[in-house]
Amino acid sequence: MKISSPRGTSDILPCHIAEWHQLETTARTLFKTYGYSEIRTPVFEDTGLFKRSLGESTEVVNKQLLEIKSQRAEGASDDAGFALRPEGTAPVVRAYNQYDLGREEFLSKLFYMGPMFRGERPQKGRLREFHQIGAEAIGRGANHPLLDAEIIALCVKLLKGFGLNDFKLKINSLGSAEDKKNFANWLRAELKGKIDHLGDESKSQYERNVFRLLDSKDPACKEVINTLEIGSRHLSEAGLKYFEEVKKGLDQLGVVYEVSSHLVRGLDYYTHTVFEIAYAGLGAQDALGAGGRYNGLIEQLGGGDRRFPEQVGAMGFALGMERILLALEAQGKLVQAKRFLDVFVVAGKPEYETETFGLVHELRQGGLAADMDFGRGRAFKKQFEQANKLGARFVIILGEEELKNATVGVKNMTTGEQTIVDRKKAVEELSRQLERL
RNA sequence: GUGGCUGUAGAUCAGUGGUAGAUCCCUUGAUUGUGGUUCAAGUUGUCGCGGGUUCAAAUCCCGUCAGCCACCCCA
Repeated sequence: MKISSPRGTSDILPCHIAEWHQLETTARTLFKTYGYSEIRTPVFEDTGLFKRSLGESTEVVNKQLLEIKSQRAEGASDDAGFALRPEGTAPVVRAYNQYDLGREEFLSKLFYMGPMFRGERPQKGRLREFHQIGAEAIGRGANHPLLDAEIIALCVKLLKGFGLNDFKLKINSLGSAEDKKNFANWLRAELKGKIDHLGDESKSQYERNVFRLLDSKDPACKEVINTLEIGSRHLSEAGLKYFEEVKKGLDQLGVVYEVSSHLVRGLDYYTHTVFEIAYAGLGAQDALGAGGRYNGLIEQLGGGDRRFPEQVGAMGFALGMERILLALEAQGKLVQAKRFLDVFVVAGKPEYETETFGLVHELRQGGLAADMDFGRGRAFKKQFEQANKLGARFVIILGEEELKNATVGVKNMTTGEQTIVDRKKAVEELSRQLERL
């Protein structure tokens, strides 16, 4: 019985790895120019971390957390034991607090990339193990609307850096924690009695998380929502002013956005600015990335600093790598990476294998990507076929004539040109020829 | 978690009750030591898994698992 990879997981095979490297190196380079440093946190954390940060009632915590049950002692509380991380923000904040990073830095700019896990039913753009690139700016210095603008701009710039076009940025502000509470109450009051005919799902959303109704896909629900005049009525004066500053910052950076009062986020910790970037060609899972401000989370997780009365602020985002690759594919931007080899050494006869082996070693010592055919004693012709398949730019021929004269044949596989080179100068000569290409 | 569609060779798929197929890939060959193109030949299978109906099942029925798409959720 063949064993295959678990549901909702996938292998990244060698033929696709170049695409991943491209995303990773582009991201690393860009993060550097914005002053972000990489942080790596464990793939699993105490279950309680996610329950406390994301919100007990959220779907992610309720149904999608992949817990490591064997590690939980019998009779222990639900918060005991471990869970695979479903997102990156909570672990980063945990680390920020644990090492008291705010003590050294007024503003900590951190980025991460790696696997996340959610026990969802797999679908296009939705896996149980998926990969995110994310950034978080945390600290007393993070309480500034221009930082919101900068982070959103960085997120957009990353996507453009990957080669993506035609994505859409939506922004909104949820206001302070208090604004959020007031807004929820107002929404419940407004919608009371109006959604009863919509079915159980809407009713349960009404109870669980009223905000969800705002971006519902159900046409009947949309109709009800559209009768509401939301605008910015849910924001306090300070919240409104903050949002205005964010928008001004975005304008200054030339970032194109759309304000949508229906944009909400599924995780409890978001306050003030939230944003989402979507690409229409992806089907139902169209969000390439999303993020927002989460000022309350640091203190909620036991952080903050009594010596400094100002609140520690935080803002961040995450991008879904698989979704970015899907979008790039949809836009025809994924080019199959060709196999690559500097030189393939062909042995004239099986007996020359030892000699060939030695030459390959010398070539590699000289910094060249070199290879040969092992142990099969295959015909000349077959070895050339193999060289071709491996994408060899040159072939070195080690045959009877060459061995006798202490030379090697060097063939340029693009032009077909072939020269005789002194055996001792083979590495040197080949390096020179490769440099010329 | 709910619904719909689909599981046949390494890959993409045809085959609707009667001997398991195509194309690509792969292997070999087209006069002794030269690749890419072409031509010829060859190998590939618990027909996802388990049960049932039938003289006979890849094909019909039930269950199960997996994939895809949508809902939900979200990156």
